Amino acid sequence: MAATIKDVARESGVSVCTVSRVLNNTYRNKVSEETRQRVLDVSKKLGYRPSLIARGLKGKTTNLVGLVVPDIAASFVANTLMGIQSVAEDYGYSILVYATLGNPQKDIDYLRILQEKRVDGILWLPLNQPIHEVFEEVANDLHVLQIYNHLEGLKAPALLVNQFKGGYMATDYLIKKGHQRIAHFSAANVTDMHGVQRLTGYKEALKTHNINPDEQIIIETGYHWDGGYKAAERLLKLPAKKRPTALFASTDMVAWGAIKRFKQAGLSIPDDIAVVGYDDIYIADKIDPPLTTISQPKEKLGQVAMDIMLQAISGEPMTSMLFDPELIVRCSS
Amino acid sequence: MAATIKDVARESGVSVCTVSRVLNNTYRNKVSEETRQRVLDVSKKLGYRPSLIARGLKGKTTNLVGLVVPDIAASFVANTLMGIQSVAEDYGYSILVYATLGNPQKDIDYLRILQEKRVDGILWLPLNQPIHEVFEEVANDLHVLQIYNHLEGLKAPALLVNQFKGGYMATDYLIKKGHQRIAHFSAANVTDMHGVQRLTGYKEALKTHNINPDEQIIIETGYHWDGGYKAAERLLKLPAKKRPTALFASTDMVAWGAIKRFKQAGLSIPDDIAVVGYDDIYIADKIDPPLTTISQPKEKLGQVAMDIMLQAISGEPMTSMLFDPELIVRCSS
DNA sequence: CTGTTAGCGCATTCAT
DNA sequence: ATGAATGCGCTAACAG
Repeated sequence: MAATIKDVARESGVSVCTVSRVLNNTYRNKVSEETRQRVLDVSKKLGYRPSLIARGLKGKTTNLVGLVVPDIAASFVANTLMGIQSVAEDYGYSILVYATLGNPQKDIDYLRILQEKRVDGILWLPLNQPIHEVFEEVANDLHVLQIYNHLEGLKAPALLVNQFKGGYMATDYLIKKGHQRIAHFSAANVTDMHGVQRLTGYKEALKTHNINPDEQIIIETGYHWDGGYKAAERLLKLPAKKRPTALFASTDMVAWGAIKRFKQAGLSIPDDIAVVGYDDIYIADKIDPPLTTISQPKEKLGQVAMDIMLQAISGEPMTSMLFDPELIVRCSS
Repeated sequence: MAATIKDVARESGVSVCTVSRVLNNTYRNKVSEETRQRVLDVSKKLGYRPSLIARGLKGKTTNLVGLVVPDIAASFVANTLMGIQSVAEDYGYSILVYATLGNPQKDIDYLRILQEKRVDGILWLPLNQPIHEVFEEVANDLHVLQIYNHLEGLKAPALLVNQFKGGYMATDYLIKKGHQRIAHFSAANVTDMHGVQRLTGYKEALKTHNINPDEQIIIETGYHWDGGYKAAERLLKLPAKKRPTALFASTDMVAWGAIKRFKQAGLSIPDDIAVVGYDDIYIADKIDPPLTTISQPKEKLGQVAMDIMLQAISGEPMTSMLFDPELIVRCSS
């Protein structure tokens, strides 16, 4: 189908080798200008494109990096991917994307496939699931960098955002604003450790300021809007003196759901109850009131991840890294 | 680094060929059970993984499909990618993802690279930009399927969603609700034809019902929240009798911005002014009031796109297709 | 300045 | 039932 280097060689009456030299500019000026031009012309005429896969077979690297994540449509993942892409591009690298939908079997499958594809490295957003053996095998073969999460007991580098600190910052900020009763809507399920880390940060901040956490206003809500809405309802049923004056939600969506419910109950935000979210989703500033939240360096993390991967590929060791989240103060607090 | 088929062969004292047979189950039962087991064991012990790139070089297909889009973080793109991924996976295909950020030069670069990677096909979301020559060359070499948009004059199949119809449906719905003065916030820029098609649908619906479009309430706003907010302000300055009773916005975000401004002016939605958006972004039902909007089959389109691509790869011709959008009625209208 | 040769990892005739 | 030989497209020593 596609023209090969042989076709070009035959058509221009030179050897395959000369064609390769011309096209790759190896041994510059070691090919006569005349031959050079002829090869170039024929190559263009035939629409010749070198096969990167043949090159990959020959050489040591495929210029491919795999990305394995639970869900591409999760906005922070998409943003991270954009970051990865932007630096990958500069170095002639391409990204192979896989979504596991939280199914650990797929993590295994994809890691395997990527290995077979001979990618130069894998960026992996693991959930807290038992696939250590496979991982070890794969990581033994190529560079694997964990992002956002890391599996306990895996001696593999990870690029993380300090979720504990995020939880701490949000809570500490509210306390310093004068709040003493601060509720927390958590998403502390077992497969994603972020929620429990944020929760831990929350408790630590309370402790630092000598406030006893009250389990009555720490509610498991999951990640979604509805969870926040319903949990807010529970808060509203509390006797007045038990009611919190502030809320730290584990997710912007949860915060939003809660805000909605609070407003329906006639409460005003932030006067009656202050709210801080987490994630800085792209519509956080459009919520009414604009949401104070914790922001993670999404694109940045993607860029750095790819940078580190590139370095690893060129032989340097990979380093783990811990990013700090950032408090974005808006009007909801 | 990684073990090759040779290593396995040597280690298990058989020929490369036999290993290949065992691992691929070719000529079933033509290999003695004993040899078979030995090969399998050694293979596992060495952690052998066949190189798909060698296989790709040998064979005719690489099991790779490229995806070129302006922006992965755009939510409808991410959803489409999920659809693509889900079927690709079932057929052992992998997706190479590229974002052009609207830069036509990158469309060219990526198309080229993908060609060199010898992908089996490309799913391409083109903007309305002049890269026809390159496209023709690439498409001559492998399957290219346009999605969401199609370039004028390109004899290449496309999977589209009927934007005209979406605009028509939204407007027609509002008219049937009794509205006579319906504003439109458009995003009719030249690189993305969706906006103009929606606008055209809007005008056509008006015409069908014998309503003259009033350019005064057709405002170019772009895609973003701010555009809607500001345009709403212009509407509010209109003398009362000139003011529209309904708005069809080219984007949910624009609709949301407008709603915000209307509410600030003390108007109630939908009583004072009904609003219909476009896209059905995932938070459309969380807006206050929940937004009536036009929904596109995002994941579905991705799935079908990949299906068609797979068919094309297996030799059948590709067919264009036009999906219908759907009106989702919520409370804002 | 240019061509010959070999080899990357694998699947596939064709022999044995 | 198994092995030797070949070729996929390309690059890189090595010759000439």
